[in-house]
Order: sequence, then C-alpha cells, then structure tokens
Amino acid sequence: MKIEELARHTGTQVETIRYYEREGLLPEPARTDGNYRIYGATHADRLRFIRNCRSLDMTLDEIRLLLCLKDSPAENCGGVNDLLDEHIGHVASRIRALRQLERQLKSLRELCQDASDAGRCGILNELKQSSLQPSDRNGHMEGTHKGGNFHSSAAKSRRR
Amino acid sequence: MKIEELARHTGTQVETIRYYEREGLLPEPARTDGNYRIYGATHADRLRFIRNCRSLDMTLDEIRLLLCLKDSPAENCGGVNDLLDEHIGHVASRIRALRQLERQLKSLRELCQDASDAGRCGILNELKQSSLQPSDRNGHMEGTHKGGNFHSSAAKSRRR
DNA sequence: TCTTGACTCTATAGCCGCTACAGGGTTTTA
DNA sequence: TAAAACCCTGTAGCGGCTATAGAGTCAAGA
Repeated sequence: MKIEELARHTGTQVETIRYYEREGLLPEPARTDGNYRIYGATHADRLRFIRNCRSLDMTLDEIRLLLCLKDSPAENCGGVNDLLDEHIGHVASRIRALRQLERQLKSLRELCQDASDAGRCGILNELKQSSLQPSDRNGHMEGTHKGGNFHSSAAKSRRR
Repeated sequence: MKIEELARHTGTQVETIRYYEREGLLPEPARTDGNYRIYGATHADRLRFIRNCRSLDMTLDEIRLLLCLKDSPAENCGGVNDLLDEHIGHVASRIRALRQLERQLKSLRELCQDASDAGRCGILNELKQSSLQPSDRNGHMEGTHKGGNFHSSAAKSRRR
C-alpha cells in the first residue's frame, strides 16, 4: 500500500510517517518506479505499535528502546518491565505536581472573588510576591499546556 | 544592577532574561556606555511576577495578557479572574487525562510480572494491538515528559 | 602598563514531536 | 488531454527556553 493508505489504516498523519522513517523508527520501505513508498503489513504493525506507545505518552527514545527489545526476542523482557515501571513513575509524579499546582491556583483564585479594579486585585498583588514555589519539575516532565498534537492541530499564533 | 545580579535576585537564567526582553515581556532597559543592560527594582518586580506565573505553568501569552491587565489599573480585574479560571480548568483536565493514562499503564504492566523472553512478553504483545485509545489530549495540554526546563537542564541526547 | 579572568554583548542553532508549507513530480480519473 | 489527487524532498515553525560561537568590556592583580 502507499503512504496515505497506511496513514488511514493506522490513524497517523502522512507527514508523521515520513518523520518516523527519518528518525529510524520505521525501516525504509521499498519504492515504486515513480519513487513512491510501498508498505506491507509489517510496517503497519510496527507503526501501530509506535502509535500505541505514543498514546501512552512515551518518548520516541523510549519507543526506540522498546522496539529494540522487541526485535531481539531471545533476550528476556526485564528491560520492558523496567521501562514501563519508570514511565509509570513519571506519570505518577507529574500527577502529584499538577495536584499541587491546582491547589496553588485555587487558593490564588480565592483572593479575588468579585471584579474590582486591577490596582487592588488580590491576585495580581499575590503574583508580585516571591513567596510562590517553583513547581517541582524534575527532568522528564512537561507542563499543562499545548501538546494537543495527537489528533488535533492547536492554533498556534505568535504575538508581535 | 547588571544582568547577572538580576538573575541571581530572581532565580532566573541570564539567557532567559534576554529571551523575555526579546519576547516583549520585559521592557528594554537602559544601557551603560559599554552597552551593558542596567536594571532597577521595577525590572526585578516584573521579572518575579513573570517567574511566579511560569511556576504556575502559565504560557508566555497568558502572562503577556496578565501584565497588560496589570498595566491598566483603571480596568476591572474580571479578565484576571477569567484567565485564572480557564487555567485551573486546563490543569484539572490534564490531571484527569494523566489519571486515565496511569490506569492504562498499570494494567499493561500487569501482563508481565516476571521476566521471560521478549517473544512471549505480554506487554509487547498488547502494544501490537490497536485496542488502545489515544489519550484525550485536547488543545492546551502537554505530555508526561521533559520540560524540566524550569530550574534544571535535562540531558538531551539524540540518537543516530 | 599589561594581562588575566569574569562578565557582557549579538546571533544562531538545538531540544521534542510533530505540522505545514513550497515547489516540484506521478498517477488516476473524467 | 487535462485536471485532480496523490506523492516526493527540503525547510521552517511551534514553545520556552538552553547552549554555543565569537566578539567586546571592565576590574583586579603582577
């Protein structure tokens, strides 16, 4: 099948497939005389594997490692377990950080229940203080925003 | 004070300060004869404000808006409340998404309790199936990983 | 006076995981 | 035969920084 068909079968964007190939996650497929990529069932399986991992928020590096373990079936799968355990740890600690953030935001929000003029706004005043803790972002975590890059394309506008 | 002192006072990287200036969040400061930036207390206050907002995971666009509201004290602060409410909503929905992800990962992990060979690994087999749902990432949310860009510098290596 | 070293400057590239062009070629359909 | 629908490569952009190169400035010590 050609690239668009593979894309449809796996719910992936065409550009993303080419990107995975460039990144070495998908092997280079055969080509037609007209230089079109031709895929088979193995490609589709591998791509589905990748997309499943991505839907679990794994990085491409982690997926690369999983694919590598998968490709050497003689090895035991302790590495798979370890990777997954580590990833679960990341998710759990991100949840904890976001919960704390939520508490901070809510207590900030309570400082101004009704709209008065911004000069006396309790929220703005609080944000001037340096009492807030930086959220505990230790490597391997992302923020609250964006990244709806899975099946959406968020509007991305730049000011100035 | 010069840029490094401002950086120390506010717990910010020097490069980040210059970046905020380029982005229009910090006004261009006066310069010495030798073209060095010279900052005063107002700059420090504004920068602290920005860093506090960032520690609450607001985007630079959101902060730009807050600063704008702050700079027009005649206006009422309904806009501030709205922005904060919206942001709290983002955080809450990100937490929900991550909880679901955590459940998925844990049930996946249970498929392989002890290390056997990768060919029969239940986890790898499950990841081949297309039964997994894409995580519900709707605009304005990020993933689990990375972004430890706040007071850390995560190792960033690229394969190949 | 000279030199060293700590700081500063601008400009540019890189991080991640895509997404979106531009500018061309090929294949299928009407 | 022409138009539409697909495909190709290459490159730039997203956010929020971080890191480098290559140059300049400034204060202290020899």
